[in-house]
Amino acid sequence: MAKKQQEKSRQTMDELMASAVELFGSKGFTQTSVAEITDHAGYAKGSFYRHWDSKDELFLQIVERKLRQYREERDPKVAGAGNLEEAMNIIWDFLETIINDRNWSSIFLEFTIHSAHSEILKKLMNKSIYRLSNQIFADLVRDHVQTDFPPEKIGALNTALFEGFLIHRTLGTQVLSIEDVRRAAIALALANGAKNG
Amino acid sequence: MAKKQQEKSRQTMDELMASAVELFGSKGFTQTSVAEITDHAGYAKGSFYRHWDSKDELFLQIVERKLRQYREERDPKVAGAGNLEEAMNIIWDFLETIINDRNWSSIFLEFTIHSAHSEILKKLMNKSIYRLSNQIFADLVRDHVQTDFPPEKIGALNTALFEGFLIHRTLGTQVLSIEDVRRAAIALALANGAKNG
DNA sequence: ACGGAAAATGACCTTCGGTCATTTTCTGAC
DNA sequence: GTCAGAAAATGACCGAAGGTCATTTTCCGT
Repeated sequence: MAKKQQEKSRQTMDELMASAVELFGSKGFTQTSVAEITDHAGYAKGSFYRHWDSKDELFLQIVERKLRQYREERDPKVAGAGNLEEAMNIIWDFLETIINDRNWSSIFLEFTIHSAHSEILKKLMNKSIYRLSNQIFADLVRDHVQTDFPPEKIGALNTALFEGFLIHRTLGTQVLSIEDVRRAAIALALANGAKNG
Repeated sequence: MAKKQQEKSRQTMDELMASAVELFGSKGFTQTSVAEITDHAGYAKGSFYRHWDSKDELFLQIVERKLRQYREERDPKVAGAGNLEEAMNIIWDFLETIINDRNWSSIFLEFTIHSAHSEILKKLMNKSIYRLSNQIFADLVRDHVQTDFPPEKIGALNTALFEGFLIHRTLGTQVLSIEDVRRAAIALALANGAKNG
């Protein structure tokens, strides 16, 4: 069998990925070089490019994996929500866990803006596996929307407010707390999506 | 007099700045190299660094100038607002003009995230001359807030929603129109800052 | 034990922001 | 007009970055 070689390759990828997760998590995407990732894992720089075509590609893979983990925890909880307000609160519990996961929220943000430089990356980043996407949120709140306001827009406004808050947070602006934003986001969702809103 | 040399230096700066404004406006901050800026203006690369210490510094100067221009148009109009809703509408007229000014809003956004990598830049970017700042908006709406909700937070939530929208726009997400966001931002401000909100 | 394939290596390429010794241009005194 | 010193402009150079690739090392089936 050639299984053992595949195994080896797979393990190398895992090691490089773990190294990258650690370095990205502490220094961010741009500030972490490919050479650092490989050095830290005990490989030569060239080895990186046997497994990924670019630093971007590795990052996308990490994002995909992280978001999948997040969602596996989140979705069952949201499914139990009885109304829009409950659904929104559960979504924001989830957003808070992301914010508390080292500084990954800032790194997501950094990469999101970085991806604006490439049409290919932009398209990829609009896919829900790579984003805290409005589409995802739309699906989560859809059942609880009582007006004809599009659930997609409720999701998108929520994401916008959240990501705008990330910018404030990244810059170290102290004016808003996450509770402020949560309250605002929920108020906004209810105003648009609840009866008597 | 040594006036003529100062004049020359000033003109060189103007030419380099005009070149930079054009290139940043069409390609963004990161994608525009210093060499391109100088080449396009007919100078050598080294000349750039006689006038600015870094590409960042030039960009800050451009931002400062642009924001000053915007504000000169905006502030007199907002001063005439009779209530919170009118003030918010005038603010959003202004935000729309920024959005319609080539792709500068995206470039502001890009540089904002870029500045997260430097403590010095972060501090600078929290100054209102470099930001579509919450402080500024707070001052603009302060007189019209009828509740004890802090005007700073009204301003910050507005900025967050706006900048979150910029991210959507930069990625090419089509879900939200600027009218959607304007309506949401005004609804949010009124909910927090108007009586019976 | 051997040969082919897969994995790993690191020197090398280009690009970029930034530096600096050198050259060119300007100005004011004589 | 000339000349010296100052200011402006130059471009070769540096180090770090992402990415490439010919070469070497390791692995595996025969």
